Amino acid sequence: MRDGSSTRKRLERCALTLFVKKGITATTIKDIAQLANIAEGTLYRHYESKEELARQLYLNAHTHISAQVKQNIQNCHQIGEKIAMLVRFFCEKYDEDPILFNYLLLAQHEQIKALSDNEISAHDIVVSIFNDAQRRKEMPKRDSQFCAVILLGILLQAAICRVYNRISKPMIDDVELLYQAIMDALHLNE
Amino acid sequence: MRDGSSTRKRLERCALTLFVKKGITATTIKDIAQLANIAEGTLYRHYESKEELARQLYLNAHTHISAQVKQNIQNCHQIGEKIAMLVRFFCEKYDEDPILFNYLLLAQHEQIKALSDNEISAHDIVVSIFNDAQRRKEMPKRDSQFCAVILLGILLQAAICRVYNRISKPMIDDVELLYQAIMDALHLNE
Amino acid sequence: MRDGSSTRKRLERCALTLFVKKGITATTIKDIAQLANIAEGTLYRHYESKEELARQLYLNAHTHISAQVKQNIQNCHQIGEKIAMLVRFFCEKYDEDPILFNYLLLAQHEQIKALSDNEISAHDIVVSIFNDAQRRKEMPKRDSQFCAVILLGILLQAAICRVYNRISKPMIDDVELLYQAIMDALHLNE
Amino acid sequence: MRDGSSTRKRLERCALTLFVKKGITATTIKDIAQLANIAEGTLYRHYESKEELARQLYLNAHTHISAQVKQNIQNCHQIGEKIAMLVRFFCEKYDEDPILFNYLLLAQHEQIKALSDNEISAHDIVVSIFNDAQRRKEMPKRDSQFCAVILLGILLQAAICRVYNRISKPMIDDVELLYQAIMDALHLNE
DNA sequence: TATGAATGAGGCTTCATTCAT
DNA sequence: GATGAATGAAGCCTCATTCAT
Repeated sequence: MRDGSSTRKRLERCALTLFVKKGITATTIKDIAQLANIAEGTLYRHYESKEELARQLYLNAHTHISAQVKQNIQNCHQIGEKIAMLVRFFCEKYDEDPILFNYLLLAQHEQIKALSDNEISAHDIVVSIFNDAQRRKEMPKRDSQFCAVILLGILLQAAICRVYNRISKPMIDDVELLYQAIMDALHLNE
Repeated sequence: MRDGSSTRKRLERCALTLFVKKGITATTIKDIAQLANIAEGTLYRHYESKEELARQLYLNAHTHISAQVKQNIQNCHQIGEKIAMLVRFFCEKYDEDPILFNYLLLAQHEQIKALSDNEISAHDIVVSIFNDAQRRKEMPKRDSQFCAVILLGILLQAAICRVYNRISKPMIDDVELLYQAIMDALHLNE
Repeated sequence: MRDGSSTRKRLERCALTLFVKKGITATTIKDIAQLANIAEGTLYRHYESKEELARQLYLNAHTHISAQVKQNIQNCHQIGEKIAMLVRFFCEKYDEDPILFNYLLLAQHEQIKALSDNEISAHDIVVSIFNDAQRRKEMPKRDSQFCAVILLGILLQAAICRVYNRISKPMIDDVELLYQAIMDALHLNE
Repeated sequence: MRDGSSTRKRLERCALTLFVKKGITATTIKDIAQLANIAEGTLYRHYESKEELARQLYLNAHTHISAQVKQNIQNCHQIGEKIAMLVRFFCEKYDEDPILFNYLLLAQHEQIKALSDNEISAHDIVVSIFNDAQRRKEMPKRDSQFCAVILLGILLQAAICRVYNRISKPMIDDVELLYQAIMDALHLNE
């Protein structure tokens, strides 16, 4: 039982690594099996297909992180706080497991048949936060889509530069700078 | 039919469209041939392989746009002007041919063996603009990588929202808002 | 008219050269067209197909040489003379046009649908010469197949060594040695 | 079915048969798979490519036979003995597995990228035997290339006549005749 | 005649998946 | 659960041949 579970963990980790490095389509079962040191057939003991494996990895991470964001947002009562939380949370999560985070970021570019159907994207979550804040008069009326573009654009680009090794220091080192830049761009400083 | 240039144009356009829609790896020769209404073998009269076609499409667009940016940057003498030009140029180019632009944005996520070797990325160009401006005292000292993250993050995210149909109005409609947001985030307003 | 004829000659010569160097199957129309500096379609003005071109090249040479052998054999009245003639003729023809000769030698290994049907092979010709000689009591009874093996084996191997550049001097330089070796092997020296 | 060795054997045998019958280039993967009663993809579990399969078949046989020749030559102390051994060995090996032997003979005419690099050809081996014998004064000075032409020409032609069904009796039936013919042609009879 | 772009059948190869062990 | 040989559909690509110019 411990064996099976460790095989599965290894399998998932190796698949994740390869998916991020080469893309899902370009990663073969053989690639995964070799890296994880298992037989090709073994993957099918744990997942119905490669596609299913990719989806599960996506959904697990997405669900987990979404839940945490929703949880944390409860404790924030103003738009400034919420943004501060989002920025910090994003940085911490990225540093905690950059590979997993990159997978979340990049998976959408491949046709994972999950998000599009029934998942709420990061963009939608952020849009609704800004809508909320405007309804509650915590900030002046602005195009929420546009606000989300600024918030996510800055955070995602900071992450993507790390994916491609243009920046090597941890995200958390820039947490203050990122927060300030976003707040300035949104005119949300006192 | 005498010269293959019209076939080639159609081929390139259809390939581009599919590459953007499904990704390079997931697009098959058959897909391209059917959409372009040519035989599968015809592709190979124009390009050595699918990979080569993808690379050429990338390099052509990249080279063309890079050159224009460098050209335009000559006529700008201050960092503010340069950013204004970049934002406007980005918006115009996007609206002019969103598919081609999306290809440039997304192609890097697939392993195109081009950029890595000898191409200068958008990120590098922007970084050098900020370095320049700081050397010339046009702006206070800041981390140029970070400045590039802000500039590109906002622009790219604005484009990506359009790729995924979250925003439908033209980029040019937001040109002023985008410029202001970037300038504010960078503290570059007098 | 002179143009067409020269195009055809060039086409045939280039095809021959490539057929010998790479084999018929492995030689493409493109290869031939490039070497002959003609368009791919031009080949079909002169020959119905690549196979037909290969066959014609074979038959022309074969018919021509067979006829000459038959002609020459008329003037020889004893087996020794005939063998001397064959050896000398073989050497001269080889040196005259090694490429064409190699083609005759090697073409049989590819499935040219010609020889098998209605052509008389070199082997058969030589066998009938020995049968003839035995009927006329010019030599003692021996297995004519075996005699042909000796005669052709030695001559062909001498040629093949030149095909593969193991021997570079002209065949004619060895004409006496070859003749003597064959006569000795056949016990035909007085 | 547990280990693929029986599949592999069948695959190799069928490939060999077809390569000899139709040539390597003209034999398709489909041909091989159908004859061996396997799926086309199965070939690639055992060999990287058709070319690689052809090469391995060649090298295996070549290496094996070369080694045996070198072994046997040790026990022969005079040129006459050596030739007798070579002739007998050649005949026995041919009769033992005509298809494999034919493959060795004919494979060189197709561009197998093996021999050229690092293999010693039959011709070279025979040449060195004659050089040796002359150095040891076992025979008078002669052109060793020429001696090899005689020895190999006769043996190969005897084999080739069997490839093309001109002669049907076993090689071994002619072993004495072949030996005598070669010795006579070389003037090596006491 | 000559051209060369276009064709499409068919070749080689990959790879997700199955299944006997 | 684990293995890895076998499968076969589907992908990429080649190339003899055609045809409009």
